[in-house]
Amino acid sequence: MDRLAANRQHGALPVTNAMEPPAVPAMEGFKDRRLPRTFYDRDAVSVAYALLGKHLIHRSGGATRVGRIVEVEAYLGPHDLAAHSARGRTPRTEVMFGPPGHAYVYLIYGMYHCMNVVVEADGRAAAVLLRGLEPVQHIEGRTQGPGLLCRAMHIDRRHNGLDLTGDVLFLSEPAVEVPMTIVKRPRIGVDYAGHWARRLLRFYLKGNRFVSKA
DNA sequence: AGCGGGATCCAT
DNA sequence: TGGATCCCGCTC
Repeated sequence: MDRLAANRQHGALPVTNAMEPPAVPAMEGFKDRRLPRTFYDRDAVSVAYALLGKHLIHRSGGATRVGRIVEVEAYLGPHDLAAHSARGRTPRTEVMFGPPGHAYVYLIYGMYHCMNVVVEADGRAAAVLLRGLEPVQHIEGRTQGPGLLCRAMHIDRRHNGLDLTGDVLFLSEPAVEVPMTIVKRPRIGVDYAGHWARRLLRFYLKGNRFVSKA
């Protein structure tokens, strides 16, 4: 099954970049800070670190929701027994095996969505899970934890496979950088993964109140 | 066709 | 600690 077919199966009415209104109005002095494809074309740990402090932006229904990423987890690939890709290439995990810079969004426990950023070269299957967001603009509800994050950002399976270098859902360099202290911990909810569950692949900003409790 | 379980969250 | 609630992926 090709990627589009997989996306159709796993998300009714897939959101495409073409459906959305023109991106950013041409303005004098506007600086496009969107992260380029090359940002995602690296190992998962490097991208996970680099994502902390970046802005997640979703334009939909005339609203632009913005949150600052404060917590992530790296999933290294099929050899990482905590990663979905460790179960092989299936319709659900198809996007993970695809090119970097796309969204891998899935339904968990029948009621929450989780959003990943696909990283590393096409054919590899690594990703970074977004787990905590500090509200910046037009965010309602809690954003601590991957399920609440997606709910607050109005992200669901329709976004599975979406190109993150487009104009609908993307990541961006914040206008102002601030110093960050990063904490490393074991990932949450992956006790089934043996010794992989103990690897320090969860990263978050020290002291930030929008880091999930767990 | 059936079944076991899940990268969650919340109430008890 | 258990329930909600749906889909996935495997087995029969």
